[in-house]
Amino acid sequence: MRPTTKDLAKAAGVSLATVDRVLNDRTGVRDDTVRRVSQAIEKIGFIRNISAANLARSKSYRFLFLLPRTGDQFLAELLAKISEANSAFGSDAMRAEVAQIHESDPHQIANFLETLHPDAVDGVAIMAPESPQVRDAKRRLEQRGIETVSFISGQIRAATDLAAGEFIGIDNHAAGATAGRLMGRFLDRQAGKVLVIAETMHARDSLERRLGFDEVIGADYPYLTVLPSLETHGEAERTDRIIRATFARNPDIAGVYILSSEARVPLQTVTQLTQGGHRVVIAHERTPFTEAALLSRQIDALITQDPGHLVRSALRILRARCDRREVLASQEKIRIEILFAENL
Amino acid sequence: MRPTTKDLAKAAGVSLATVDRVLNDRTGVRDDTVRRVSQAIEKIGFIRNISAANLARSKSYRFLFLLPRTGDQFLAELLAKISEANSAFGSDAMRAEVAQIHESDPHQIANFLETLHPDAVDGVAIMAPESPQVRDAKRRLEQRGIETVSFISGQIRAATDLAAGEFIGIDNHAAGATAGRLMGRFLDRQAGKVLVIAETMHARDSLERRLGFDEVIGADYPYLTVLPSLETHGEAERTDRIIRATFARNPDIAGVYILSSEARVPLQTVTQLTQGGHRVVIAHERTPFTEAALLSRQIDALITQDPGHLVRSALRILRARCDRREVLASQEKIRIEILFAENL
DNA sequence: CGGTTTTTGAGGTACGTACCTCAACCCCGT
DNA sequence: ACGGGGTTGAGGTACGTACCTCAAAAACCG
Repeated sequence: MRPTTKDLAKAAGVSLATVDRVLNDRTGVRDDTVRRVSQAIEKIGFIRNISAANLARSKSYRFLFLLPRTGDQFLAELLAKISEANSAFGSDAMRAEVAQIHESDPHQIANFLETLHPDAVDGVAIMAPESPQVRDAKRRLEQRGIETVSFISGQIRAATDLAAGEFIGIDNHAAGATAGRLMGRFLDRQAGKVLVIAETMHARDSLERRLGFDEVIGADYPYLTVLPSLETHGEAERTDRIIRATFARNPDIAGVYILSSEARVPLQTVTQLTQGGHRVVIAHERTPFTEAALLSRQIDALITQDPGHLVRSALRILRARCDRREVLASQEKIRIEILFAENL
Repeated sequence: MRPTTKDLAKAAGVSLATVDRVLNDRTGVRDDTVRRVSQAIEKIGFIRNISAANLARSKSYRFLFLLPRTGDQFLAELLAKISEANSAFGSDAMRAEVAQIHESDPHQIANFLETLHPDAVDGVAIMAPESPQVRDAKRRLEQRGIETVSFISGQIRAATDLAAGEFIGIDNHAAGATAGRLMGRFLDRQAGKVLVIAETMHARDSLERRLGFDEVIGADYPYLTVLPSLETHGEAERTDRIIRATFARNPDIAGVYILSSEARVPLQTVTQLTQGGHRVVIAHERTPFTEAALLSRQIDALITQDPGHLVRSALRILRARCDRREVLASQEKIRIEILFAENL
């Protein structure tokens, strides 16, 4: 049997009331007594029964995902996984909600974050480009006692942030490098140009992916030339036009790397331009569309992160923070997955 | 607020006692009343608070991993993850234990399983080659009220078993196919022989991997010849000898696929024989050794399954079975991961 | 119809923790 | 020695569910 507060009280030579005071950081306990209780905790290996605690305080956790408002299929996957997580964690006293805001406007995001109140929300997973406004808003949220994490596209300050669960998502530099490795190996000894297509190169994740990609190609595949990134800005007509123009200027494009999560429009154009030919296409994120493209060999490989894992990881990390608990780092590390038709 | 048993009683027009009788399948309730309560459950969306229930019955779950007794590094990883899971799920009223048995002896495994008593164990994850004895023992365990799952190397009866959480592990046919795809693409247009090294081809997982591998190579890379599988039987000296012999007979070996989880010994020999040359080597499972080999380019790609995920998935599935709950299928699907130096 | 059996209700205790109140205690300075 | 503050203990209630007992009510049988 695991020791209870009663056992702890006995072991520390104090009353249940004092144990409660120490465990819940209440005032009016002498330092000396606190120390005695802490030592007893170590000694008997007391672990607070969080289920019972939550039951007693009839606490349930409310978490919020702050997401952009695009029509992106990857985003749709995320939304689906959030509602899935809601039913799965249903018996776990926690609920996840979603708020969508135009990501282009950092002020609006910051303003929204200011409206959140600790009584209504315990934690927020924020998927938004880094900006001073958002960073400040995050800091103020934390001061108000609302936990926050950067979700997928936020800022990583340092590698340790990843370990500490500050940031939930893949290491985009490594993802780009992985794409580069695949491109290089799949284009084995075949010289040519590589086209890189992004939604925008203003986002940090795009930059990092491009950087990782270039590093690998530059170091190990010097006979490949990576063209400047094309930016689609999410506009279908423009995307089609600039890709066609680039192909016209560069007849020796051997590979295409689509590094934004919306592969749909660029891929359609690329496929049309590749009729019969043989080009290596690498894209990001698994969606119904990219999955089908992989199976029909329009895409050679997908670099993905599991949206279900992202969502659950965010919830587990926020939850652990609320409980002032450690998370299991290895479980929360989001893997850079490589998908072929064979391991879908 | 989520509805409680009290709300349920009111909604069904019965007493708390009757609600309790229905919820816990006790006898002495008219069918008609059971129906009324069930309808009320649907109507108000009652979900039993499992934490509170476990608290009340002071139940804690005890699960057992039945593992082979090899010195395998992959097994060591599993053991580490089991103890890790123990601390992570510590506040969750469940404990995982390990029993190791020589996997070669199905009788011993079956006998051991017979000794398990429902009072001491709630569920078992069995990692053992399929055999009639083990299968029968599993069935009897289930009759005694002990949940079971096949772990990593057990038998998959049908594809639906995977979905239902009957089997925890990767689809080995797909894993082999993935290895085949990588081998084919990495050896782009380069004709030659491919060496396949296994511990034994009597295990179902090895057979399936080989099958998947051959299918892809046969279909898409006809200029590659896959040699008959070498069986190491886990003996270092023998392994070294037969690999050297095979290399001597086949100077044009362009690729090596090590499909057993112990890549260490075969890889050492292969590396020695490849001095300076260029061969594509693909192996399975991430261990400190294979990881180092990947970084030092002795291995070109690793096909892996996350041991931490395997362990947690087994525990979650056993737990859900005990609670007669659904599992979240997408969370329990074990991914076939592809590792390069870039996405370690 | 009465008697028997089955079904139901009311109420209690328990699980481990949180949070509250009130009284008792100790220690300090004067 | 006294008052007053800080500190501690004792005991209660609550959370949602399980499990128990006993009595009351209902259904069934001949």
